[in-house]
Order: sequence, then C-alpha cells, then structure tokens
Amino acid sequence: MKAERRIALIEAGTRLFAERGLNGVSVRELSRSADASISMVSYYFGGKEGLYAAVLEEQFACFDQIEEIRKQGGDPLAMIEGYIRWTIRRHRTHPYLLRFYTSELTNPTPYFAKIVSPAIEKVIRTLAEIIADGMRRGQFRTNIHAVSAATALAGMVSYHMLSTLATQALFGHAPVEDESLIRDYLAIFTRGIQAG
Amino acid sequence: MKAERRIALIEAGTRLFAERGLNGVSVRELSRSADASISMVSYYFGGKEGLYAAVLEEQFACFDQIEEIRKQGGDPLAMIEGYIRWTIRRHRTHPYLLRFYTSELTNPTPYFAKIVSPAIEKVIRTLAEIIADGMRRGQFRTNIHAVSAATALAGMVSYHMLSTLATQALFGHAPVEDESLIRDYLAIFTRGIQAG
DNA sequence: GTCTATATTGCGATAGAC
DNA sequence: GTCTATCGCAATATAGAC
Repeated sequence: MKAERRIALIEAGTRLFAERGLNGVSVRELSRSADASISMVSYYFGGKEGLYAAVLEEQFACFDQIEEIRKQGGDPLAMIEGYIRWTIRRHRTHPYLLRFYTSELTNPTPYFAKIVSPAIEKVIRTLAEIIADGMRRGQFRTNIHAVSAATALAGMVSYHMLSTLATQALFGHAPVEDESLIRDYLAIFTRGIQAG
Repeated sequence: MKAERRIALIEAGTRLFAERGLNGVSVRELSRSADASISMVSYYFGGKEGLYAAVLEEQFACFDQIEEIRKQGGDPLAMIEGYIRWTIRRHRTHPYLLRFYTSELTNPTPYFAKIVSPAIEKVIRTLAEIIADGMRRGQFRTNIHAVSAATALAGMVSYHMLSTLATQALFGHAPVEDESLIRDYLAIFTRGIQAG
C-alpha cells in the first residue's frame, strides 16, 4: 500500500522521457533509475506507455491555472503581463514541461489529443479573449487578428525557453535575468520596437 | 553507381524521422518505406544514425540563406519583413524542418552541436545585428535588448508553425492566409498592439 | 508490494551471393 | 549496387516466489 516505487517511477520517468522522448528510454533504464525492479512499470502503469501518460497528465495539469488570470478580471494589459509572468514561473517550477510540450507538438503520441492539445488550445483561446476584450475597450488596435496576437505572445515567451540550448552563448538564462526579459517582451508586444 | 536507393532512403528518412524521431523508427521500416533492402542503410550511411545525420544536414543547409537578407543591405524594417517572409517560405518548402528543429532543441542527438545549434545561433545573431543597426539609426527604441527582440521575433514566427497541430481549430494554416499573418506579426513586432 | 527469472519478439548490423 | 539470410543482443511483458 505504500507504493514508494510508484512515485520513484514517476520522477524518473519525468526526467528521462523529457530528455530522450518516449521511444528513447527503455523500461529497464526507467526502473534502474527509480531503484525499482523492471516489473513495477507493468504493475503500476500497465507498461511504458502508461507511465508516460501518467507523467504527461501530471505535467499538463498546471495549464488549468490560466483560468485564474482571466477570471480575476481587471485591465487586459495587466492580464497580459500576468500571463508572461505565469508562463515563465511555470517553466521554472516545471523544468521539463517544455520538453513534453514541444515533443508532443512535433512527434505526437496517442496522448496528444487527450492531454496536450486541449491544454494548449485553452491557453491560446483565453489569451485571444483577453486581447479581444482590450480591443472592445479601445486599448488595442482592431486591425490585428486577436488569435494571431495571442499566438505571437505565446510564441515569444515559449520560444525563449525552447531555444535555451541553442542561445546559451547569446544571453544568460538564469532566473535572475527574468525581470528584464519580462519588461522587454511586454514592451515589444504592446508598444513594439519602433521609436517615437 | 546509380544509387537510387540512397535518394529513396533520404526521402523516407526525412518523413519518418520527422514524424517519430530518431528512436521512433527502425531500420527495417526505413528500408521498407524506401523499397530498399535493410542492408542499404549500412551500405550508404554506416547505420541508422548516419542516415539521420545526412537528413539533418540537408534540412539545415537552407539556414545559410540568412546571410543574403543581411548583406543585401537596406532598411532594417525591410530586412525584418524579409526575415518573416523567408522563414514562412522556408517552412512551406521544407515541411519537416520544424520537426527536426524542435526535436533537436528538446531531445538533442549527438548532431545537435555540429549541425543544429550553429544554424539557430547564426539566425538569432543576424537578427540581433539588424535590430542593433536600426537602433543606431534611431529607428528602434534603445531601451530593449537587441537579442531579446531577436528571439521575440523568431519566436513569434516559429511558434506559429510549431503550434499548427494544436491550433488548427483556431485558425487556418493554409498558405493563402500567410499574407495576413505576415502583416499582423510585422505590425505587432514593430508597432505593438497598443492603440493610438 | 516488490522481487527474480524467463518467454518472446524485434532490433541493428553484416556476411556472402549475384 | 542490391539482395537474402542470419547472428547476437536488447526490448517489453509476465509468471510465480516471497
């Protein structure tokens, strides 16, 4: 009833699946890394894919929090800043989330449709609603599609985390630099880079 | 000397590796899909990894074209539009490129450092130089980091293609809609979404 | 709940014929 | 240049002891 190995397997699975994908890890390695016997994976999760699904479900659960940003109301501009902060914080607390996010977008497993796609869609929809709101209030320009703007915003922030591996030589990715990042991205999205 | 199977293997490898990753495809399936015998993979590429490297090299060769955008000179704003158009066109002509791009960023293979990372770095560096140029000319605001702006721009465009699978319900991804997309992204990046 | 031992399948690579 | 046949190994899953 203690199921210690279950937790150890989820933890090992999160790290290993994130780093090498569903097909890049063997059940042997998973159980070895969790200090469990190979049969524990079948016992708890019915096989490797079941463990992967459990890991995915846990990782994407936090996407529901987007609701809170929208329903606390207030200024669309503040909500956009809230989204940027929430996203960066989310990736700091879930260091492997983006691996699953992009890995599923490019090499979808059977769990993409059930777990990943709805989570992403919900965030983009919510952002688009916030932006459309700002348009109705006259705060934002109406000659831009709200959904295009929503993906532009999500893309700026997500790509920054995604590109970490390739851009380490170009700038620091330490949490201490997040504030200047937030300021820049918020400025670009709302006021653009143009002078004057 | 005809090496027909070599070409067939590269083509099959491009599609299959893009869809399921290096570890998600077997040599048997690759050769079956290319109508070649299983031994052809070793004969031409020295093994599955060698075929993967050849595919990667071919896919990322087009990144060198970023040079042309910069060295043809002219207005930084026009170069930025040139970058957006070039990127979208590149993904239309190389439908599998983004799969390799993000797959390597999140689950790097031994070829990431040699092929992928330099290609991405070069693009970000070039964009940052273009933006820094615009700052010196007084066209762009100087209170934003040029590299942050460069990743913001690259992120907007790349994420749009990346998220295709999850956002098909939200907007069309057909080439015919590219023009309105280019207009929106260019407007957001340069003038932002704010009214007035 | 956790282990060891094993059954079975499929893998990547290559030898050798043509 | 391309094939068939095969070797040796590692994969997943499970039976059965404790």
